Amino acid sequence: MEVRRTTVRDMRRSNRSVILTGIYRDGPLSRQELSMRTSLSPASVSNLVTELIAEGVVEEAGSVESEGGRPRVLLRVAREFRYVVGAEVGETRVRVELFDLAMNVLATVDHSIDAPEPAMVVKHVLEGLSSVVATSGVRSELILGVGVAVFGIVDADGVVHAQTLGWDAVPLGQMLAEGTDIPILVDNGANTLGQAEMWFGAGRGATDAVVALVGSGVGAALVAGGSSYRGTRSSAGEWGHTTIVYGGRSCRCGAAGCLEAYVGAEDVLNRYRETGATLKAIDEEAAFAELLELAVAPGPAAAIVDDTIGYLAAGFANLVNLVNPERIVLGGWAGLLLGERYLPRLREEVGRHALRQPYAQVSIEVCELGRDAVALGAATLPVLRLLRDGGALPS
Amino acid sequence: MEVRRTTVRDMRRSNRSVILTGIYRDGPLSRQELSMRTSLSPASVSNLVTELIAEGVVEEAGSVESEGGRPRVLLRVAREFRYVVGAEVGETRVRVELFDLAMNVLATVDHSIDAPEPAMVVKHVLEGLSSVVATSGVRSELILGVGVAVFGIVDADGVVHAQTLGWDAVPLGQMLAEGTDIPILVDNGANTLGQAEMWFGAGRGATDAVVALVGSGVGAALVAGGSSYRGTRSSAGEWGHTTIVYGGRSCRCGAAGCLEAYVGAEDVLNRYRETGATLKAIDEEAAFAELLELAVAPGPAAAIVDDTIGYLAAGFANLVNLVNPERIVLGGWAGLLLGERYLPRLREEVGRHALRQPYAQVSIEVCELGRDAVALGAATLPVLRLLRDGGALPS
DNA sequence: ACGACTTAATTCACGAGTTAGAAAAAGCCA
DNA sequence: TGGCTTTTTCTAACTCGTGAATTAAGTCGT
Repeated sequence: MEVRRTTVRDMRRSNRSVILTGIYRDGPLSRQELSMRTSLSPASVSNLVTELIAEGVVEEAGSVESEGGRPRVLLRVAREFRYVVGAEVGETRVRVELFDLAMNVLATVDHSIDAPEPAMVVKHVLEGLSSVVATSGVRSELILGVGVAVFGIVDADGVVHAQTLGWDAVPLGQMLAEGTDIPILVDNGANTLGQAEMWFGAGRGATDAVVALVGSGVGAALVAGGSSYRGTRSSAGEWGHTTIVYGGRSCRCGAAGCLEAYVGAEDVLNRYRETGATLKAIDEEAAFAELLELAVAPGPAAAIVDDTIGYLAAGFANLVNLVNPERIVLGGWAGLLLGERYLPRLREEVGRHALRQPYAQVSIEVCELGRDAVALGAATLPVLRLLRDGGALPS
Repeated sequence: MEVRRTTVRDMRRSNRSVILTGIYRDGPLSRQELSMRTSLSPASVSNLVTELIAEGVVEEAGSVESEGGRPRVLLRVAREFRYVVGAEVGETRVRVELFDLAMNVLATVDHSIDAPEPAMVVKHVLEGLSSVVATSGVRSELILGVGVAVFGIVDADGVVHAQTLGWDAVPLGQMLAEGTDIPILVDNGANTLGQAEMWFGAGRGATDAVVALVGSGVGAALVAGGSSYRGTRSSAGEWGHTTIVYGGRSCRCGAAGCLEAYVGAEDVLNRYRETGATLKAIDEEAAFAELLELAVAPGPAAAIVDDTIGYLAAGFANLVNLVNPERIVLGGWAGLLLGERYLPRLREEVGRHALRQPYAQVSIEVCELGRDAVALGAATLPVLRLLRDGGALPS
C-alpha cells in the first residue's frame, strides 16, 4: 500500500477533475452551479474554467436568462475536442467504433472472424481503427485513446486470459500498442458494458452497484464507491463461476455447481433438452427465445424457466448479502429476455434468499443499453482517464 | 456521488496523514526514510514532523548511527499521546479494554450478561468505560474514542440490526453517546476482528483481502484497496448467508442452503448428530473439538469434517472468483480449529473450485490473533480516524 | 587532537494554489 | 438614463511544498 504525497499540483489537477467531471456528467452547467455543487469558490471556478476553455476542453453553450440579473453562461465539454475509439472483441466478430466526447457514434466497422486468433484480432482492431478514422474524417492525432473490450480476464497491463477464446496470457495491450501511437486500454467486456450502463444506462447515479450479465456465459461488473472494482489483479467479478449448487452440474470451467451451469443460456437449454424435449430453433439465441415463448403455458419449459429464475435470484441474493450494493442491473442478451418478462418475479425471489436489511436497500433493474454498449463502454475508458486527469492529455 | 474540491488544507492534512501513517505502521522511521517512501521533499517532512512533534503525536525515539555522517533520528508515534477503548458486545458478555496508541492493553473489564438487552448493554459498556479509566489511571480527556463491536449489521450511524441478539434497529451509537462525551464508533464485530488481523495479524501488508470468520455463525470482513469495504449501508460481508447448496439445508436466516448452514459450527454438529452419532461434550466448542478428534480416524466424523472442508473451500472459491483478493484469512474459533488441522487440504480444495487465474494470486492463511482481537480491532477504529485525519483531534 | 569528509536536518525565498471581498460586467425594469 | 439584481473577474492575503543553501552532528585518517 503505497501512500503518496499530495502537492499543490495534485490539488489543481483534482479540482480541474472535479469541475470537468461535473460539466461532463451533469450536462451544461453555469459557473455558479459548479461553484455550488463543488463548493469551490466562484473565483476558483472562474479561474479553472478559463483555463479549461483556453485549452479547448470546455466551451460555452449559450446562456440562460435569470430573474433580472446577468444571465448565466452555460458550459459544456467540447464534443469535438478529442475523439475516442471503442473496440469489442467477440468470439465471432471484431467491432470498432469511433465516438466524439459526447459519445455520439461517428463511425462503425464490423469484421467477422472465424477463429479468434490473437494476431488476427490485433490486425482487425488496427484495421478497424484506420477504417473508422478514415470514414469519419477525424485527424488521428485527435484520438484520445482506444478502449478494447475482451471477454476474459484482463490483467492490469493488458494481458488477456480468455478460456472461451482459447487465449492464455496473450499480451493484447502490448501487441496493439506496437501497431499504433494511440494509447491502448484493454479491459474485460463485462466491465466495459457495466461502465456504459453506469454512465448512460440503468446504473446512473449509483455508487455501489453490480451489473450482472447473463448470456451464453455469466459474468458481472462490480462498482464500489463510484468506480469499477477489479481486485488484486483485476479479475474480480467472476460471478458466473461461484458455486451455487455444491456438487451440482459440471461447468466448463472445470468446477461443479457454478451459477453459470444453471443460468447461462447454453446450460438452460441443455437442462431443457435433458428432459427429452426439443426446440425448433438451432441458433442459441433463437432457441432461448423459443423456450421463453413455450414457458408462457405450464409445462416442462415453464418449469425450466421457473428454476432458472430461482437460481438467478439466489445468485443475486449472494451479491446482495456479500456486497450490499444499492443497485443490481441485469443485462446480457439472455438476461434482458428474462428480465423483461420476469423482473417482478425475480425481485420477489431475491427477497426470499437475501437478508432483509440489505435486500431493503437494493433496487434491481434491467440494462437499458443493449449489447452494442460493449464498445461504447470500452470507449469510455479513455474518457474516464481524461476526466480523472482534469482534462490533461496523456503526453 | 459527491465530488468535492481540494484545498490547500486538504493537501496538508493528507500529507500529515501520509507521514503519520507511515510512522505508525512501519515502526520507528527517520525523516530521511519518510522522505524516501512518501516522496515528499526532506524540507516538507521536516516541516510536518516538527509540527507533529510540537502537538505531541510524534516523538523522537533515539538515533541510529550512520556510516560516517550525522545519525538519523528515529521517530515514532507517542504511545501515550492519547488512549483508545475497544468494547466487544457478545451474546454472553460485554468486554471493555483500554489501550495506548501502540495497542498495549492497559486495562480490561469483563461483564457477563444473561440477556443482551440494549439498555443493559449500554449500561455495561459505559460502566466498563469508567472502570477501565479508573483502574488505568488515564485521564478521560485523553481518550480518543470508544470503538464498539457488535455481531450484527451496523448502519453508518451506529444503528444495529442483530438477529442473534434479537435487536432490530437499535440506535446503539446514539444511546452510548448520550452517556459520555467521548466519541463512539460502532462497527460489526467481524469487521473489527478483520481490522485487527489486517493491522497486526495475518493480513499485514495486503490491500485486497477477506477475513473469513467461522464460529457458530459465519461472516467475513472485506478489505478493498487497503480499507474496509462496507457497501451502501455498511452491511457488506454477509458471506455466511450466501447460497452454496441451492434448495439445501434451511438456515436460521430463513433462506435455504446458506454457507452457514453447512460450515457454521452449530450446523456441522447438527449434521453429525443427524447421522445418529452422539458426542460426549455438551458445550458447543467442546463438542466441535471432540468431533475433530474423532475425525482423525475414518468414520462418520471424518466424513462430516471432510464435507465441511469441501463446503468451506467452495465458499472460499466464491470469494476468490468474485472478489479476487490477494489474501484470505480464516478465523473464528471453529475456523481456527479447522485451519490448524486442514489448511493444506483446504487450499487444495479451493483450487478445485476456483478459476486458475485468481486462485494463483491468492494466499490462504489462518488468523494469528485469536478471539480477543475483537475488542482490539474495535479500538483501532478511533486510531484509524486519527491517522486518516493526520493527527488532528476530533473537535 | 585536528581537519577532511559524509550524512541528516533545517532554513529561506519562491512559485503555485485557493479564498474572501471588492469591483466590474451584463442584463432587466421603470 | 439610472437603479437594481445577478454573474463573473480581479486583487490582495494567505497557505503549502520545493529546491538550494546552510547548519548540525557524526566518522575516520593522520
